[in-house]
Amino acid sequence: MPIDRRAAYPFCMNSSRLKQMPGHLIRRANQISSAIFSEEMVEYELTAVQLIALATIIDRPGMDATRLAEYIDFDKATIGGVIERLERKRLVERRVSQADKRIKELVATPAGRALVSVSMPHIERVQERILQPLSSGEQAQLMSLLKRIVAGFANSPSDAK
Amino acid sequence: MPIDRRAAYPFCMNSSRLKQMPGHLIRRANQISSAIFSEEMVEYELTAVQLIALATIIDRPGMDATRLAEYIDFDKATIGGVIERLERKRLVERRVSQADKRIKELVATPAGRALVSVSMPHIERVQERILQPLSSGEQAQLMSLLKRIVAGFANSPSDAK
DNA sequence: CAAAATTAATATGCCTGCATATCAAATTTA
DNA sequence: TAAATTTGATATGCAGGCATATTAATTTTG
Repeated sequence: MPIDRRAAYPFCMNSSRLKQMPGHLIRRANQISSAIFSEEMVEYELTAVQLIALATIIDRPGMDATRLAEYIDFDKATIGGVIERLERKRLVERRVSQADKRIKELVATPAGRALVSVSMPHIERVQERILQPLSSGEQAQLMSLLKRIVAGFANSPSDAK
Repeated sequence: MPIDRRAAYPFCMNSSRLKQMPGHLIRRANQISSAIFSEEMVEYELTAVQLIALATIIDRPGMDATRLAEYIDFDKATIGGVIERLERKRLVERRVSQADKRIKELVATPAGRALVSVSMPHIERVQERILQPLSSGEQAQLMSLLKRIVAGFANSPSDAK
């Protein structure tokens, strides 16, 4: 194996090295994962972000937007738009809480529940397709490593959300 | 270990399962990686995307926007804005090619080269920090698995770019 | 050579992501 | 209890991400 002289000189950078860095690879993996999601969900017109928000609202009816954002790791400022789009499609409703009038409780409509239910097989397929270049052992390994990275930064200042 | 009954019923979904899926974990990893990048680069006001574009332009002076986008896996429609912002900061220049007047050749300014040069140690640190929850062997493993995922979809229809 | 197809850049529209600010409602505390 | 602080929702502004369309320059092809 030829010696990579650049390794000895960390300040000598070039674009091929940048392309091999975790930041870029993670960005690419995300790009691929989103593309597969859209392909698989094209008939339902639901983004990955909208789906996980909707599924969580179904799971935990009455949750408010701030709790939802925390739970699925969304930015507080982003969640509003996501919910607004789900509401516009009549998949969720927002109801002002009588106990605390700052809070709007989120509930899914029957159409929202139906949509998540029929899209589930597709969601499973998205995940299979993302990992498909790897053997089943490697898939488990990747998942475990990613989980540890994500867990490692939970609640850290570097995890903006 | 208790049996996860949900595994036997793939259509029974809930939000905790979605949160464990590769799509979500990759999205989270990307979120963390971007946050660390901004932290590390806060004094330079350069995004990860701008940096890799700039570094590539330095590496391959005279490249045009379409080639650049392909090389660093950007969407063709996104690259324009990224270059525009680099140009506004006087880090790159666009010059109409005399050989083919459709093409604008990209070159970095001295300021652009200087900026990449001084930010390199930070870029190295970003990558270390992302992988920091893992042992050095696991870091290598993760990188290799991610590379294979990314390579597995290169030029595939599922890789929008 | 002229019409057709391709290509590079750019624009628009929608969605996500995040920092920052505002406002009203609730809670804390002085 | 009144003032200060916190909290939830929302708005604005900017960046990236992508589909789709347009325009001008170039290449292909009939």
